[in-house]
Amino acid sequence: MNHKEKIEDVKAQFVEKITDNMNAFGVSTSVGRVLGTIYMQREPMTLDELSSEIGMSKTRMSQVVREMIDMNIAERVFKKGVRKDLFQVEEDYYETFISLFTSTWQKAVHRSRNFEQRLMKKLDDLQQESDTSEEDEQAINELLIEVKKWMDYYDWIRRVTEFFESGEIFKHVPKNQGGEST
Amino acid sequence: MNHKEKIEDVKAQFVEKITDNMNAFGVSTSVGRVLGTIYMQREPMTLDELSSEIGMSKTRMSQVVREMIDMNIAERVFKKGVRKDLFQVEEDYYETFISLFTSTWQKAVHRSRNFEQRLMKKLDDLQQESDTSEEDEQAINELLIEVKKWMDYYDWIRRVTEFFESGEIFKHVPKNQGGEST
DNA sequence: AACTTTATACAATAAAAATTGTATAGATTT
DNA sequence: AAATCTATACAATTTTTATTGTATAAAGTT
Repeated sequence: MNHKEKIEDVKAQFVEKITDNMNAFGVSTSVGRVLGTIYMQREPMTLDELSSEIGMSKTRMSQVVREMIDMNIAERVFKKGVRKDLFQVEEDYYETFISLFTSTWQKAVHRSRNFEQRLMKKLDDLQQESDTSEEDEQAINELLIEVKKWMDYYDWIRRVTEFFESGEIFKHVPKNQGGEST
Repeated sequence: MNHKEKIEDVKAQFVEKITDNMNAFGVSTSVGRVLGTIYMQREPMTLDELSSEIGMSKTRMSQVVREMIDMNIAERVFKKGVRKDLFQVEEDYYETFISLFTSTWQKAVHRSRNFEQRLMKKLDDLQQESDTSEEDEQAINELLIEVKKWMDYYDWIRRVTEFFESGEIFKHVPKNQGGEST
């Protein structure tokens, strides 16, 4: 291997590491690879470029970037004179982490709202009914308490996402604690 | 539906909600369902009980609980006179969240260590070689900076997991902010 | 020591997710 | 408005993951 090849090899390994990082979020490998590829390129890329660079169909690239936009870790950018769509990714590791974390959980929080209301209503109705046995009564109460606990938990999650999104986290867990190492 | 059935129905929906919550962590649906089932039972359960309750093979239950133990969200418990293994889950939603969060990321941190060292060495070697062009030289430097940034980022992740694991997070995002709601 | 009971290894199957190729609609250019 | 280029919808395929059934080893019981 000559120098150029070795350098390319290191870059490729970096992309794979970024992919692994994304996997920890439960995101598919291809999403990670696209993010890593654009990140390493340091320039927005088109679907065709991604397709040839990664060796995957353009169709798939289209699907992947849309997933990414949905997760808040990529965006379409405009460049004068370029007709193809250009896609850029966040350059800051921390921001990417936070975007993924918050978008995942905020979606879950949203889904939880419907659930909570629906269940709460069911339990209230159930409690109104007259001919409930002592035993059932108690089961209902336990479930009501459980729903309440669940709601508190999800509200906590919501506040945790805000804690990250607002940058508050960095006041307590600062970015570079160790300073420059060798 | 009579009362008992309605109550069972609410419980089942709760289990499904817990499953959805687990999905947000990128864990499989079955893991979520097992956790939800044991949680709702409020008692440790055996593989056979899980199997019949969830309607899945005992083999699969065995696989799932081992995954869960690996992720730190379940444990084997001993009960005098009971030969079958009993599995219990954490009863505190917050603790479960933290266990999943930290175990996922601490594994990633661990994998990253090898990567960092390997890449750092490669780049150092490459830099030693004599006949590098100006251009290559610069590419290598950029990559060295990148590895450094990566290491800082992963150290941050490690510290974030500690921030959660130690309970420090609750000082800044307390458990029940709203107090009792209706 | 023979007999049960239990958990899991392993291979086979089923189900789900990722990926591709073709077709098409919506732009842009000529 | 015809021709060209682009992204994506959709169906088909491949690959991966989840799930099961059978076989077996390890532990417990008689």
